[in-house]
Amino acid sequence: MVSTLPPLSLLPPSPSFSQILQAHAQLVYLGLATSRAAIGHLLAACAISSAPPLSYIHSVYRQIERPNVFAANNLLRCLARGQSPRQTLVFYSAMRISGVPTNNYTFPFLLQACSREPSISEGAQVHTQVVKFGFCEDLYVRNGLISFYSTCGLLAESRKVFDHCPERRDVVSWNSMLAGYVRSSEIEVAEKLFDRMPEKDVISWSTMIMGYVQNGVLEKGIDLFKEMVGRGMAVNEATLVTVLSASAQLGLLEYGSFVHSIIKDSRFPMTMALGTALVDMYAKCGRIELSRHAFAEMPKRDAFAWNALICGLATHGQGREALELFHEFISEGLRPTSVTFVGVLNACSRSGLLDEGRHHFNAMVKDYGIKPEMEHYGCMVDLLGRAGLIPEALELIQGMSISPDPVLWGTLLGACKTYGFVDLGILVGKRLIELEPGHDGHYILLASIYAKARRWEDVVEVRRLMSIQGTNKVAGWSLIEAGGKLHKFLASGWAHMDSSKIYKTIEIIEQRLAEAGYLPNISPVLHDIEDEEKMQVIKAHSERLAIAYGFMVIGQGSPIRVVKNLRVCPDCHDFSKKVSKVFGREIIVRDGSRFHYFKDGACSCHDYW
DNA sequence: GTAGGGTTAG
Repeated sequence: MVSTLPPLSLLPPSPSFSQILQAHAQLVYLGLATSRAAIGHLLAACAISSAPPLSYIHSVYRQIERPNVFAANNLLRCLARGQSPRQTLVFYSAMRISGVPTNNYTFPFLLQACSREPSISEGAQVHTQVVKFGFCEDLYVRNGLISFYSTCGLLAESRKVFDHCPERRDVVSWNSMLAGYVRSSEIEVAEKLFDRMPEKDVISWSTMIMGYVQNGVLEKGIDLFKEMVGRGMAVNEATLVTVLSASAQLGLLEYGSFVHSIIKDSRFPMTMALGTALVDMYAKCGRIELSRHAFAEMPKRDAFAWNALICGLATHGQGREALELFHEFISEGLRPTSVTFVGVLNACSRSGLLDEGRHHFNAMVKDYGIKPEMEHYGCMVDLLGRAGLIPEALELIQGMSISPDPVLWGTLLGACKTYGFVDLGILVGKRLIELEPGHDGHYILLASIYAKARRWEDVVEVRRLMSIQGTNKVAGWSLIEAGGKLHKFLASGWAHMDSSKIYKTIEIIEQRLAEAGYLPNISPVLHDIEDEEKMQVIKAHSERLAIAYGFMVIGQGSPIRVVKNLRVCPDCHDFSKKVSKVFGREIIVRDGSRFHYFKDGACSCHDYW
């Protein structure tokens, strides 16, 4: 039996393709298959659904004999949201030629297409059309323009439209302007605009939070989220995803878990973006088993989700598991992306799986047609370098289709140092210093190569050069989460309110280590500093401050979790191993590139990092 | 029937 109700009104807010087909069948049955209004509504349903293929949408439209602007606008809307937004403008020209008029609804879709493409010249042409047809005063059209210029980074243009007539603004105008500043990393301007907003909705808040997080001001992002929740505002998926990403980047396990509990308590639907953000958060916070669990709980998984877990396993040194997962991913019939291979190759290099790494690198190019990017070369150079195959690594670099970046040379240099390729190491080190003369790390690496060759005069010379040239030394920091708070330490810092206690604790720890027969190691790199002074410098590395603080505030049964921005230095690595042995305490350090699990005097990285 | 925010990477 066929319903006597108008069929399209039965469609849910976001209809599936099969629901649309059913509605279409009903239209045919009712003899409405060529009705401009009915087909227009069917196209509107297609526009808010994600599934219908464009070929279907075009075929529906073609059934209308003399299309009106309503039907045409809805086709534009479908095209603007589709895979190839450029088609929107192609259709717009055709529609103008065939005599279909435009109205105020037409332009927002055209501008959306130009933002998504993105195409500055075409968007500017649309702007002239807007002027020509006299829609400059329409709020939706104006917002479309603001958003278009904002996404293309043309903030001055965007601002012109925004400022033009202030009484014709609503929260969307403000949000689009805000998003423009955020996207262009003008975070202070964005902050000011946010404070001035007459009305803020969920999107205003999440845009600002996202702005902080994407520009690396992570703590502010978390704080603003706290304020948002504290004000009793409803959060949405985008806010949760963003704040999980901030927790992940900072390694805030407690906070990330708290956000997870909000999701569970509010019975938020587990979407792919949220699930992926959870997988990533647990992996980056050192809980790979919870990451796996979050992955398993996802009702559906796309390549992003798989990539997050593969990459997570790789940073945890679980290379075999990552490869197993990759094979599962392939057998599910999904297409790997270039990021998938970053994870796979990284897994191989972290676990020393030489043949597998070579195999997957070749397969990536041959079987999947993915061009190697800097990251892939980085993994390969690391993999070959670790195996001591320095000549092969060098050959790979020399055969690259893109010009190698400093990080790549740095990886090679690290391998030269480990395997005593002194001459090549010196060449590469000098090259690196030429490329980035302001980067202190390069001088330190070159000095360490000279030190290895016992060329002390050269060590002194490089350090002298560094003191003249080196400027942009990245300040090392370590952080630890305790009592719902974030504690950040800088090397030799005294900013923390418990600093004197922390330095005392370090001394007590050192003393216990000495009693157990451990003498502190000092790297030869610091050769030109007096022994006593060296000891002071190393003692105050941010990582030790964090570990000492961990001893003070983290319960005996729990591991001490530290997140740091730079790589672990050999002295601190050694220190952490000894502490884990003498105090029977697990220490988990996430450094700039991987995890170190210190337990019983050993580290999960097997001392190669 | 219109516009704005989100996840993966050495």
